Amino acid sequence: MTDSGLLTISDFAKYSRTTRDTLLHYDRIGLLSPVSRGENKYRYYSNTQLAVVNVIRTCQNLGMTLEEIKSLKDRRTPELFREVFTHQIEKIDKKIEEWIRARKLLLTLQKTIHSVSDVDEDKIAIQFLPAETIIMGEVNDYSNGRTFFDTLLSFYELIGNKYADIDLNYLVCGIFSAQRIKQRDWVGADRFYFYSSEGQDERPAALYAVGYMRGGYSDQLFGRIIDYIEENNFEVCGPAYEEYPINEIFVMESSNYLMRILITVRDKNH
Amino acid sequence: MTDSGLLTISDFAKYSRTTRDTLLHYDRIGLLSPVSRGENKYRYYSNTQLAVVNVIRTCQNLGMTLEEIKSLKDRRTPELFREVFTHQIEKIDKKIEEWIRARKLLLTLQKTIHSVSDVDEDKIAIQFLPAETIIMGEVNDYSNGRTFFDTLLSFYELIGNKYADIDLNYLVCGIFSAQRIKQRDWVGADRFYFYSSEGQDERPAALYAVGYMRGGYSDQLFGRIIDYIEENNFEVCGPAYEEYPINEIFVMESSNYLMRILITVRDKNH
DNA sequence: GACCCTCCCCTTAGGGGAGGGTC
DNA sequence: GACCCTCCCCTTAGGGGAGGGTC
Repeated sequence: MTDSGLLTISDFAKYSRTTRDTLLHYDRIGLLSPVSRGENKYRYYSNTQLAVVNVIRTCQNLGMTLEEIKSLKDRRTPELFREVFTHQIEKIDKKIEEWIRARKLLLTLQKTIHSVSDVDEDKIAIQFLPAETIIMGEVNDYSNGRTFFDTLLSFYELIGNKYADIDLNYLVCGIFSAQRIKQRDWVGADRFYFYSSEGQDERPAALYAVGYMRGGYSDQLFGRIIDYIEENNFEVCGPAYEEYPINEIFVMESSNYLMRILITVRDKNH
Repeated sequence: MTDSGLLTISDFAKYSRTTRDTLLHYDRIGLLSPVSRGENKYRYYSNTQLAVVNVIRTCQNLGMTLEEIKSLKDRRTPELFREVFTHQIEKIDKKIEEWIRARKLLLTLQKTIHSVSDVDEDKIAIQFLPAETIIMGEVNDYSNGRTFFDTLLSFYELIGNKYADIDLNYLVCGIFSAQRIKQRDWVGADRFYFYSSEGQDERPAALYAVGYMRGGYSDQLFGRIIDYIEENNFEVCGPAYEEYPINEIFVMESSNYLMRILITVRDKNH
């Protein structure tokens, strides 16, 4: 430190916990310039300028660009700061909500991966499963030659419009009615859905016949589960759910894809 | 959409809620390339690739760079994703904490600005004030010719080391002992402190003689408050606090700076 | 020897044309 | 006419030298 209480650029960087490069940049763009320059062109900063670095950093943390910060600095009054702070608090609240949502998504995905990490692919089982929150699309329209792809795109559009702030629709599943299952007609789901804690629908708590299959999609699994249901004196009594817990998102080879089908059942003797 | 269920770049952008430019960029860096190219060099994307865009966006929201995402994509397994998710959840928790802290800071600053928005600069008053949480520095060392600036820098260093994650120390205030106030010695604070809800110390709930002064620092205010205390049959019974609620952070002209002094007092007749 | 200066080039994730071909 | 292609230039907030002077 010089006798006058001024700091050289590196000392100033140290005390303000930033870098020399950053200070050079701030000087270049006129955001924070040293209070004086020596005859040797050295930059000298005052200790009161330390606070300014903190203000800049705080504003940056709040998502402002250096240009915006500069503009704020050049017009600053206590009232303006109060306004800006009010604004920023609202922005922070939104950010926090976004992070909380992202966190929920990750937990959902983790749970999904975990739940299928040790499945027995050959065994079909009857299980009571708790309810899960889902987001469900409209009933699919296959009229006028509309294909599976058309209905899928409609679903994406619906989700995009209705849940503009959900970027998470990437485990699309399909629902089939009990009637179609009984008729062994499972080409093209009645509706699409995906798991999300943001949803307003649910896959209800119920008894399900659950089966898995590794390696891409195949009708076989539906048939095998139906056979199992009949052999064990159960009967289909509600929708079936076709899911792809391990898909191209999580693995590279399609031979590792994992399909899962749930069919709502009840005991025939009841 | 083409007959084969493939999408042109603009359609694909629409359904994946991104832009053509972004997709061109992803193709350029090899992050997400179309499943096929026409003889006319047109890009054709499959509908299953829609999910990939969502994964990319989610990873980006989690703070990953496109390079990191690409690397993750090229090595992806369910186990790797579980690890990454666990990591990301921790990161999100930290982010949320940071935002909550920034929010608290803004509220503190807003409160400060508000509390002095209509002060009567000429009037001194005796007021009971509630406790406020502060972060306090060590006792200042003025020995061996150490100046005010030296002690201030020491304070900044202490805060930097002790509260590495607090970037908010920009309303530095000073404390003076009751004894020094009585001796009318108020050059160089005993200790520095600043308001922060993160602090472990406090400016206690107590009766204070409170005075304000507009326009930079001056000893006058201390003297005027002491006189007021004596005239009104109170006496100094604890530390004094010197603060600059409106400083160079909030206003451009030093004539608008606002100083505030609190002196702990009690009724002489008690 | 450690610190300071002024150029000058580089990075991420795209956005915005220009100029020319395709549905 | 609307859409597609390939260059090519631009942005934010600094980081990293090179080459030369100063404490």
